[in-house]
Amino acid sequence: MHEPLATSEVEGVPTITTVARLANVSVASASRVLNGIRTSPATLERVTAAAESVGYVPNAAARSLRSRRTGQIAFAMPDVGNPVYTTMVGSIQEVARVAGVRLLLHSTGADPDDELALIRDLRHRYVDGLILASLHLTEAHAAQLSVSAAPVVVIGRPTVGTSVDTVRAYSRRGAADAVRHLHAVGRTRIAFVNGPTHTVSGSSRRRGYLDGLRSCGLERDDELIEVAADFMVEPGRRAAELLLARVRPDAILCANDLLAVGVLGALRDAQLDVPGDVALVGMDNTDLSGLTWPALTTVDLGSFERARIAAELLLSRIDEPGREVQVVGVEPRLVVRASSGAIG
Amino acid sequence: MHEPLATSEVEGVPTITTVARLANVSVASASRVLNGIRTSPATLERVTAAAESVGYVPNAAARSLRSRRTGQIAFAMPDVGNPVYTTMVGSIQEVARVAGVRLLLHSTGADPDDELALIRDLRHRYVDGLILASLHLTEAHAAQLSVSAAPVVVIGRPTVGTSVDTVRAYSRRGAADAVRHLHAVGRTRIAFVNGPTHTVSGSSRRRGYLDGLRSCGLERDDELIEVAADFMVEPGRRAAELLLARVRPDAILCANDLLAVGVLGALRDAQLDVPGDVALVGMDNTDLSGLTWPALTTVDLGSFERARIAAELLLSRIDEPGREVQVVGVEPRLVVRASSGAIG
DNA sequence: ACGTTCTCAGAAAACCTTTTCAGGGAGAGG
DNA sequence: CCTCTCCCTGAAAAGGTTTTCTGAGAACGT
Repeated sequence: MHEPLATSEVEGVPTITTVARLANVSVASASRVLNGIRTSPATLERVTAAAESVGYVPNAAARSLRSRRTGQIAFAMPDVGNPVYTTMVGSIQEVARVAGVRLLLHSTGADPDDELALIRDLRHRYVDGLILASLHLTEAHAAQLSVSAAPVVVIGRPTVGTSVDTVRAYSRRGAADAVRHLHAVGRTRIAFVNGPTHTVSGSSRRRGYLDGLRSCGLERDDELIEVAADFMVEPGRRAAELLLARVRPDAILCANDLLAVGVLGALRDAQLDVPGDVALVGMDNTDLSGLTWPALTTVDLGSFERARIAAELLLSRIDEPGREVQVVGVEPRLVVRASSGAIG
Repeated sequence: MHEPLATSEVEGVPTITTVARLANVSVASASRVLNGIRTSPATLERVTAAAESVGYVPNAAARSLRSRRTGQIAFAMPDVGNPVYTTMVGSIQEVARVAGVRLLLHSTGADPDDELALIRDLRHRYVDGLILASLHLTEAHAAQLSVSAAPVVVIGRPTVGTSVDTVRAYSRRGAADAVRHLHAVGRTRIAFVNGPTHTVSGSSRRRGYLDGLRSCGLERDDELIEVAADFMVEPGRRAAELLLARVRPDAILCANDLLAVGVLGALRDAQLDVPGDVALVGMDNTDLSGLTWPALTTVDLGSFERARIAAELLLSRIDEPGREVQVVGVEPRLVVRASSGAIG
């Protein structure tokens, strides 16, 4: 009653076996043709035609099981909402795209345990490599990284001791440059709104700020420093309110564009003109900085560039696991817009 | 000279076989324990211990090859840089995270061919499903979707005919609401800065604008409509310049927050006060809208919510491929801030 | 005590490719 | 004519897991 169907009819998703049978060759030959390995014109023709006719598509899982390559990389960042990381995602995406590699996203919430778990999870081999943008690399990270199952490229401060490809910004230098710029346009009471100081960015930008003061011959005044609860807009606004309740600076450097946007709001509320009364400088040169009014002078720390380099480093290491470890830095660049009072 | 090492020494990455041997059970039993399938306490104990001791981690490729599940979903969007999609990424990420599913990202550049290729690529089975945020679904999409190899959930206008889970916004209604709001606060010459009209958003927001005029008893005046080259800041600025060279509206509705930011810049350049001279309303309630000055009144089209629902729909369909197709809509919500002159 | 049901474990197949290995045939060189 | 090379092909193994199927033993009911 229920005759078994001929195989050609029952065929569901075509596999390489289907193609091989149809082309009257072995699966080995089929595989070779499909992977562009030299074969005789005759079989090439036959296999191509067969594959075309059944609409064959290789199965990703089987392929990576055998070839030990997934064709995927991952990017782990603290916060999807932060425009800096969004920029990086775009940049990495672009590199991945031209390399024919897919991109996975992880958002760690800047939780070190989460980051560690991520590195450990590489042992599942679900990606060929990982780009890790971390705010704070611990000893545990270093330990875990040194035994990681797949290549990792870190975006952040290079860790001493461990040998892992790293791409860094010179945010300390960038912050110092910003202070010098403010001094050059005539400001002398230069305040600093920082983010949490236990982060890499927080501590190095703080040092840069102090460097800058020193190199301008300005006295350090801790009253002029305020630390926000986070590198975000609202904390920036609150920090500025506290700062203004205490002192009257003629310039404010912010550790980050988001903080700067918050500070800008607070200044407006306090009826202070930017840049007339207070000059303002942010950091990161995110998309936001061109959109505020007045447009924000900011230090471009090369997020886009850094991410691009990180992606390229990762791909190159995947190709050549043995190549020597690289640490590359991207130079900061001051982008002068209206908010620092140097224009118009 | 070169004795073969005992297997326990040569062992590289431990596989399930390693664990099974160590626990003195079959790989089948090991697999069962590892997947939480009921077994005797004795073997459970032994396998768990063995796995622990060698630090066993299952191989993702092998697992998905056999189980036909990748534990991955993908999100395809027109543009990583657009804050609307960034919001969606965050939202989907969150759902994926709690479901223990990994998230892949595709950026299509709003290119229909790219989107089609993406749907076709599902046949590689590298993900269990796809969320597609598309600006413009064509016939070809419908055709491709109906034969797609994995579940797809569309964020956008529901397509007639095809049966695919869809989550939509009521942007037409949202735009109309915005017009009524502007009329309610006393504006009568209400202009409209739109994005490209061949997109779903463009055409429906335009209709909503016209609906709004009609329901307020305002006459339609095509001089008051300007179409920007893209849903972005600069095109918005240019559109506003053209508009202002021609007419003098007392309110402007923008099809999008990015456009609104651009328009805001143009208004400032033209020395027009917002909201005093011109009231301004955007759409999407992106993070930007709270940051401008004055803060932007905008229509929240529920991007976060829509993406969340899309992700949940996708996961539920993956679990239960047979369940009936759902089309769900999210209600728009007017978020009144300073720019429309209804506050203060 | 015997048959029935139930629980659990192991062997083996299946998932779909890539890659190694060996062999066959053809061409070249002696 | 023989041997050596070279090119191409096919068979089969390997990659690591899940799942089905079968069987053994225990528990249970009559």
